[in-house]
Amino acid sequence: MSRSNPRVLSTLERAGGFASAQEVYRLMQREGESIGLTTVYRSLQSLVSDKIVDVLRRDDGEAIYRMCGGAHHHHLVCKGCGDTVEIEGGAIEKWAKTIASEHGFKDVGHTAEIFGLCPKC
Amino acid sequence: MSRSNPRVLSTLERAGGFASAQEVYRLMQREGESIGLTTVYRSLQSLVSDKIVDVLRRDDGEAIYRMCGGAHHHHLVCKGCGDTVEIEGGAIEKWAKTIASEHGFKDVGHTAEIFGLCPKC
DNA sequence: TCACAAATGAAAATGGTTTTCATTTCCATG
DNA sequence: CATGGAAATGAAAACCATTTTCATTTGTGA
Repeated sequence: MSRSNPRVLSTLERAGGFASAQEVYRLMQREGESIGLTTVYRSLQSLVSDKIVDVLRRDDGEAIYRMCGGAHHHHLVCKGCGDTVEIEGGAIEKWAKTIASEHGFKDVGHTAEIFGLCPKC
Repeated sequence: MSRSNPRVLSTLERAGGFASAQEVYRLMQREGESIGLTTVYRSLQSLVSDKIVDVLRRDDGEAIYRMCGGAHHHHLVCKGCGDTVEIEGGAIEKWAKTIASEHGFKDVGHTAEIFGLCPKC
């Protein structure tokens, strides 16, 4: 197992808590930090599985990492500019639980995302 | 420029209007259609820019294409055996619409998937 | 100091997607 | 019918983010 390199988290914070692995890597290089791309990826993965950061996808498929508040939430994503808003998913939680138990499923989780065009786009 | 190959659209329809380029390609091959992967990608891109299909991303970054407009459904997926059940998403539709309009978003779509362990697993 | 686990990173592998380019298919015109 | 150019096609190569491999370094407890 590998633990997160703290400089990665601090760089992500400094980047506004919103950057791709490649961007974090380039940023650290530009600042003279000695680190390998592999370590950046591993640290980000570890931060994700520890729920310290959230991962989502740009339109081109590149993963972007973002510091997030603790509670489980969903995203409203703009198809135009990629802007995202964290949203509550109360209704979804109930829906998922209901449907799952109707079909006898246990140990249930879910994903949900809403996308559209934001007012600016 | 290239126009969409109609067999690509028809295959996407047959797939339930929800598949990746690779899946459409494999499906067409399995059905004996002679087509290249390049053409599948080009056709899907063209369908997207014509707003006939929508594109979004799986968690692993793979692009999935979906017919917009046609009735869509969601999936209940077993983490154990991969079995999937198609489900209605009435509650979700409303939730997505409400949340989106609260934030001034237009042209709204959504994804949602429930996963868990089916009775057999 | 010694030994062993964890961390690191360079390089190679992976895999979806895009680009290149030579070839084939269409189709309007003479 | 030609025939000439535009559009479509697809095999192979290029691309690029991400993951894996593996040899090396670092840290730590005995």
